[in-house]
Amino acid sequence: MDAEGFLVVARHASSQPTEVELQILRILWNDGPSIARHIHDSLQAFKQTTYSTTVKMLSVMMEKGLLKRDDDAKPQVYRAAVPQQRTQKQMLSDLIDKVYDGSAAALMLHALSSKKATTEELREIRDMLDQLEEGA
Amino acid sequence: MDAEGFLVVARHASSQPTEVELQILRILWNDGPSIARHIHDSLQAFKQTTYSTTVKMLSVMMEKGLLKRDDDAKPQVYRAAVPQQRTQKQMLSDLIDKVYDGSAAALMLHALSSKKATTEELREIRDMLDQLEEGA
DNA sequence: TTGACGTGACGAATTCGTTCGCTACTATAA
DNA sequence: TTATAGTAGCGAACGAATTCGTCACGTCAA
Repeated sequence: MDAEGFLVVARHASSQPTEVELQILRILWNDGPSIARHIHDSLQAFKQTTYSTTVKMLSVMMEKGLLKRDDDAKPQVYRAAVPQQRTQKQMLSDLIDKVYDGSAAALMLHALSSKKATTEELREIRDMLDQLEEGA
Repeated sequence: MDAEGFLVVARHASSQPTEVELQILRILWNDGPSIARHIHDSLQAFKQTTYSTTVKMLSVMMEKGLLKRDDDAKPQVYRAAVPQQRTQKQMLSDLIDKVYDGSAAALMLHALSSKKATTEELREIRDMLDQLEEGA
């Protein structure tokens, strides 16, 4: 599993979505299936590129299998072909291997020490911990 | 801080270390300051490239400020110019923003549900949680 | 039908990361 | 000194991601 993980990264083939591809996926995950115009407009919050560029990226993502398209709809409708959770876990797993030498615990300690977790969220995490230790 | 963060990403300038750069940094973090030959040999575990390629990447990383070099030593000695923890946290923070919409808690839940954490590590995390909640 | 506009397909150009060939410098052995 | 091997510098080339200009195809209104 580790070996294969490295191969994927090394070959740079059909691997993780790139920066902008991820932005587009996030738009589709949040807003649901959308037409090119909507995707482009939403993207403007992060990148100032032309509509043409956005459409090109959509077609590239189609080739990569990251998106599906409904051609029957008048303005074609794009939707994510990959589920959000699976993509997130995949990218997280990559980071753990590449940056934290495979230690999820080391990553979590850093994540905990970041300013971003609220008290509310800390409780969620504690609940999750409890469930895990019960199971084990 | 957020605004600047986006700029860095958008400009693609002096941002995160790339795939191979990270491998090289890991070698230096683990083994300490090293000569080009050692770095190259260690790199062979992951990539089969020529010595020339390795040296080129070292020079690129020098330009980016990722490495320092001791020119007095006979075979020059390279060392990481960026601390491991800071780099890890930076890349983690990026992932949280890009993939988890800024929610460290969401990332934690995924990391927890991954098979990688041992009972031992779970205790560490719980301790960390305790300390955090005391502080707050 | 004709014109204007929204949509999207295609290919060229650019940038960045990566790779390597070739050259130069240094030190050591013969 | 001369040959040999290890080390580093430089520039070109290649591929992937990104960008945009341009063309083609619809639809809708006059």
